[in-house]
Amino acid sequence: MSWADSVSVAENLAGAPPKSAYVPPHLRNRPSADPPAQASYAGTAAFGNDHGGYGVPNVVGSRWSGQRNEYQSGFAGGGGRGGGWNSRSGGWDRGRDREVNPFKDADSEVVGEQESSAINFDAYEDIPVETSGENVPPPVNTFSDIDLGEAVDENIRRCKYVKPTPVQRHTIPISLAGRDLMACAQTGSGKTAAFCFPIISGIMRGQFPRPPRPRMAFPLALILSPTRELSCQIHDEAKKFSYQTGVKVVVAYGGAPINQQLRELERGVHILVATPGRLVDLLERARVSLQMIRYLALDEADRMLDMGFEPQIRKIVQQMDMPPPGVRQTMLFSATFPKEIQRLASDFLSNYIFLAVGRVGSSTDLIVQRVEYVQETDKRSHLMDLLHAQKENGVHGKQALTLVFVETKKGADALEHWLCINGFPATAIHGDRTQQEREHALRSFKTGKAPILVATDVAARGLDIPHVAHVVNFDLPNDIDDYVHRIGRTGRAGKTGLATAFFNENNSSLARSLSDLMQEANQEVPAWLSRFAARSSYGGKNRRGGGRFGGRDFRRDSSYNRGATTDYYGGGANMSSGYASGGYNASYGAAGVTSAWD
DNA sequence: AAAAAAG
Repeated sequence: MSWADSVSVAENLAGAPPKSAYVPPHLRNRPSADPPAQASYAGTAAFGNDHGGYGVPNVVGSRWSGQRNEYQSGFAGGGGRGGGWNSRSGGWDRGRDREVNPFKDADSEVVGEQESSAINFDAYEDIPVETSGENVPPPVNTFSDIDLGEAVDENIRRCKYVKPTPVQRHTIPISLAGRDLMACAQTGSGKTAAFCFPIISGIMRGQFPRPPRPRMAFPLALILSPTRELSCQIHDEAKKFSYQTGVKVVVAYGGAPINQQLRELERGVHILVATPGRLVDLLERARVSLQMIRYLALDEADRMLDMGFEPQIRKIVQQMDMPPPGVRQTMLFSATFPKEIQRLASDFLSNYIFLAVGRVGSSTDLIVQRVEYVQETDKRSHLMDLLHAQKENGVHGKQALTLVFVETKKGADALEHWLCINGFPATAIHGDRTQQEREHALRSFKTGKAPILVATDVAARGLDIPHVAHVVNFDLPNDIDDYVHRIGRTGRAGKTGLATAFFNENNSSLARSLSDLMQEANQEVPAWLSRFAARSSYGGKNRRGGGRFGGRDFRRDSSYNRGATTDYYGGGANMSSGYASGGYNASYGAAGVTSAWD
């Protein structure tokens, strides 16, 4: 029995309240006399007075704020639905009302040791971090430096998180201070926890008015992500972080029956994790209202704001009933953040802090990148060679998990089929497959049943698949940022990984940015690639500045911040880890607490 | 031009 299991058994024996006495969720597992803070809902007044433009804000505030009932207990007890411990079928119908313990890892048959979630912290030690913005709260060094509350602390222990990762060290204090944030940080570096912990803790501590309408869900926090699988993954993690806190997390995404999601929503939700399409659907059906949103997080924010998604995101964030920036707290995350996207994103933010955490692998070479010149017609046999070699080098002749990216959905189907008939157990994932097929593919890959996964860009971002040893860019993407996201599927949690790219004339537009990127990451750049790069060097569009980071604060650009050209760090930038901190100049008066790395 | 996201 694992440690987590024994904990859960002990809790089930000792920790659960007696079934006869109802205990509101936010009071469970707390010392009995713990009067909720008198904080009340200061934001409510501001809603109506300062931002009269949206919705029916004061209805919420004035009608409910005087009542003893707060939001959370209203959910579980008074709502009349989904009720407390005894509301259903005589009270011993567990499963429903008893919270499933998310720590008895359902995926424990995954290839490899129990260590799968452990993070190699040594790999993070010398990662550079850069912040800019006014009055940046200083980072913390340990979880005990931050007061997230006992229940969340307990979940941190259950997750076996020993110390915060760089992105957590910086993000958590910023978020607890109520500040908006734009953060460049690779997923797999603990980003989800970085925004979930403060949200959960904030919801537990705050007092919120009761939801005004029974059949409509009024989440307090919204987390948006660009793919269904990523939303699921965030949901699973958030469930762990909120275990036994009374904070309810619900996920909503397309391709799955909506009815079950509707039922979940009706039973109450504090944190809603969703993909944009399904959320818009729910909003149009008036089954979800955003008027009580206090926290908004966009994961893979640069994708969420690119051409395909932007209208939907604007609709959700700006054209429904969500409180405006300054009233809600907004946090944007991505491994890459192009300037144009930053400009768009700043519409959603208020006096935000920009945070850039250096790429994992930039200094420690966690991901070995190789580029090989392969003609279109030779790609398949070349891939075959790689897979054969890999199998022979592997332990017990087992195929290491290999993720193969292709450009098109058709191409994914074709390559999967070809690999299978040639004796390689492969599966494929892309947006034309049913959600069932997608989830099945991901599962057989994770468990090693099909150790080769052929994927389109649906799998490029955010997915945390432990033990991916090799990412093959069978077809290179056109955008270097997509390349960065793809290779980020390996070398995760501080482990090493290999990324191989097949390059030919069709990719010449990427030559320059690819060779620059590899150079920055101390990778060996083949001479022929440098020649390609030199030939097509006029392309400014695909070039990126910033070196070790996925982006830098566009507010520090002279074109944005005129007059600041002589003061490069005029935005109040702080460099840590000993990089170039000489330029630091607090032009915002109190701007900036130097964020010392160690 | 392709991919994702609603049904």
